[in-house]
Amino acid sequence: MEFQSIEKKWQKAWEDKKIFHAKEDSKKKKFYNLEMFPYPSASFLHMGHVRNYTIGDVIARFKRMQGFNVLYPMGYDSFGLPAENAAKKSGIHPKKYTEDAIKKITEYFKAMGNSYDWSRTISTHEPEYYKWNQWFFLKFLERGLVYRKKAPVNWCHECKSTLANEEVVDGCCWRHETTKVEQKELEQWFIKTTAYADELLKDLDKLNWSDRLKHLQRNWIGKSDGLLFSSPVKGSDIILQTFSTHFEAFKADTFIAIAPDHPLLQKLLDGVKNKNEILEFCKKIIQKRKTQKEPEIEGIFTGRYTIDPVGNGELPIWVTSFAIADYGTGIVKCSAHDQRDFEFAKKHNIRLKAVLVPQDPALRKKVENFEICYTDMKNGLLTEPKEFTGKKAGPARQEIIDYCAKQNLAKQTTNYKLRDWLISRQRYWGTPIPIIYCGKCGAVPVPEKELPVLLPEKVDFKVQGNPIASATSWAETKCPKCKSPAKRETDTMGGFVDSSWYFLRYCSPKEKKLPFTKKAVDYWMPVNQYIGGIEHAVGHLIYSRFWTKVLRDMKLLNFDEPFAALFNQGIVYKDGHKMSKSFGNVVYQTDISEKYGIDTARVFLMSVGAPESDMEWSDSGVEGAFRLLQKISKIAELKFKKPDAKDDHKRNILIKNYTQLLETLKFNLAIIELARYADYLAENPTREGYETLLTLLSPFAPHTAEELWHEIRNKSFVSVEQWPAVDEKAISKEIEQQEQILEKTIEDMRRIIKIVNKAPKKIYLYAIPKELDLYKSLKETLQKEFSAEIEVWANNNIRKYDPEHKAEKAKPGKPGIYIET
RNA sequence: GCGGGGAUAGCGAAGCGGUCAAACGUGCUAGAUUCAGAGUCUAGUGGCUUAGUGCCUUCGUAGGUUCGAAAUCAACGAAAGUCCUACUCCCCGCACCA
Repeated sequence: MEFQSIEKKWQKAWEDKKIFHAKEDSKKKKFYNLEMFPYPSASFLHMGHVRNYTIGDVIARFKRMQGFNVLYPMGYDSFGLPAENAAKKSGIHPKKYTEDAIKKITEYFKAMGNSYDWSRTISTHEPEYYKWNQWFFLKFLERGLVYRKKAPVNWCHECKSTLANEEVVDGCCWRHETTKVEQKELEQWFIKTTAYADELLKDLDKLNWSDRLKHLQRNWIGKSDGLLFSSPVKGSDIILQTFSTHFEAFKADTFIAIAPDHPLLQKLLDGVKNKNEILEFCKKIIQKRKTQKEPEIEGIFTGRYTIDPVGNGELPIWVTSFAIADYGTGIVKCSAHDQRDFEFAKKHNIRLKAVLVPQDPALRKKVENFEICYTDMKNGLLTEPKEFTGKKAGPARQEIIDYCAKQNLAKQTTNYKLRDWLISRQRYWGTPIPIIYCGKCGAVPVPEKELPVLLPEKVDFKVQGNPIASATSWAETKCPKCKSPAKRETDTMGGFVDSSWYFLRYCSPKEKKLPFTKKAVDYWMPVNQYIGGIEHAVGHLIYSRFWTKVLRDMKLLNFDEPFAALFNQGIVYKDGHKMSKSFGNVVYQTDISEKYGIDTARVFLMSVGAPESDMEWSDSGVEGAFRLLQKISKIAELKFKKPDAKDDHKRNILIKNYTQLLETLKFNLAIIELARYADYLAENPTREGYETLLTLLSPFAPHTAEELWHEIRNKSFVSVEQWPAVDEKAISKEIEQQEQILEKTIEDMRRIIKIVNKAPKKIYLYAIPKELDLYKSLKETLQKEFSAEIEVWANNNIRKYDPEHKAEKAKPGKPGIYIET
């Protein structure tokens, strides 16, 4: 088979003629279609990738043919650890390693035949790109959105670098799934994502994203309203802040729980005689958290008390395993009206107090005797404070907030789980952070006109720690302010900075003076269709949204959200596992393209199920897709006839249904429609029909369609052919009905023949008079179908031949049938 | 615990109020073409039944609720993978979250 030459031929022709190059054109409606750009790995693409990028390409091609001005670029997220690790291992410089990988992967991408505009390609490791990361960093710094802070941060000892919260999965590094992330106290750069927490949450409503994904983000942002209580510690100047969302029964609080890894703990324990024992205990709990999925609830008394601000007296402070340093303030006021607190108190004989009771007196007794824990903050009745005695807790919530505020007992606050974004990485292969440390002036930003701060190329990868630090001549510089000797920041930015705005760069990839041209961005953005895996739900997709909002406030953009619609493709499985090297179940692009051609892979991947659902790879399924393309190819060899009404009907109904299915991304169903029509065309070949078929096929099987398009002597590119319009007038109800009747009749005849179990010599049909002409018109088709002579009679014709009185069975839409053998 | 998605014939997968014994693909069976195979084509693929348009049983399990038809009104009746409720199982997020 010659698919390989066909594929190459058309890929080259498309590129030579630049038919997929996008140009701003204010007269045309734009459509920005984008797949999440990949890290350029030198390994082959497997079917999971092919599926993902095919979905994008089908959309791009379809929209383009529909007359949209389509921007469909591809580029590389080319900073990252693999290149650096390769350098350590084999001595290849990350730059060379990356650029070689880009060359290779670009070849694989091109071999898929996707209609990317390659003239807009970007790679984030190029100074022309990362210069703007630095520029944004400085701008954000000016706006107070970047700051440096000493804080406990996530540390992966495999990466030998810090990680953002979003890069920690199940307590492990996202790149090293079995490596537990440790906490280290380090001075690091942060971006203030929390400044936009509320807006990030609110604007989710605007987006055409899946509920699941929105939910993930909502969860991650984790907004909750509550009260912040400040409790002074007895005999100390420490004030403990506690945060409660279920504060209705605040008069019941009888003890305080603090997280074992809470920063205040050390100070709190000063002067406590069993301090070391307590700290030992804390270590143990922290250790357990790392190793156990659901560690048991444990705690130890600190020997200290708070003086409760709301008049609950002195509350003992306990270190407990269930308090989390990261959530709220890391300290909780505990009471009898929380299941966990209740159980903990009982276990450790801590005093309890009930101020929330059910209506039922018997039940109330049990609650007051602490036999059961009552937590109904909606319907429970309050007994304290006295202003609220007898009131239902739920409706009183707001009043309690007001009450506490008025009495200065607590402050209403909103808490977010979202943390500021830690961007410092102690790695070489990333964007240098444009900061200079001066003994006198402190951390001084590199002046804008000195950007980019180029990544030094001559570094020693064999050293311990960050290789960049070995570039001493680079690191040693002068303070931009006072000109005294100073040192450059040797940390680089995490890769998510690169991917937070790359979609803007595609709009004007060659722009030199700014990260992007405003005019181009105004025209192309926002991305109409973004395609990628759900695993980026809380990382990249939050950062990009944040970045967009900041740029909007900098007046660089005039929209709030970068990705109007987001599509999460399903996963490709084989033998019950996600396709991946570690399972050894990978089917590569080349495995299929060499045997069947890439179009077969594309058609199969699009036909097996809805694009958003997971799918199982099947070798026999591929054969089916291959057969379909073969079948379609063979039609080109047939002699075309002039189309009749039925041909027009069939063709137009196909266009109508098919277009509808593509609009709704039901690619699997669209391919079925196409296959059905191909069967029809094989029997009733018309040029119009075939051209339509090829046009509609071209998004899925672009090379095959292009080749056949030229085989029937067309000169243009079907890839940019106009999408056919539906001629509603050609769609006929009668033809549709006739079709159905024909099918039904054939089915009946077959059944009888099967029962008779002999080849028919002659078949007689007895139609009701009204339908006589209809059946006469079907005669020829039926004769062909059964290769037997057929006679059609009116059922009331007295001269008819009807030895078995089958005419009596005739009904509207159902002829009587007599089969002679 | 919270949330999202599922469960349909051997497998994959449509259908999401009546036209459903359930599209399409794959697998399997039979027939045709062929020395044979591959390929291609045709038919069959829940059960029973009749020279057909019939009946029965099925869409995770168990219950429940109805409306409409090519115009209107009234009455009666019948119909659920499809709607509702509960449950079971599977996948995926988040989670001692105060």
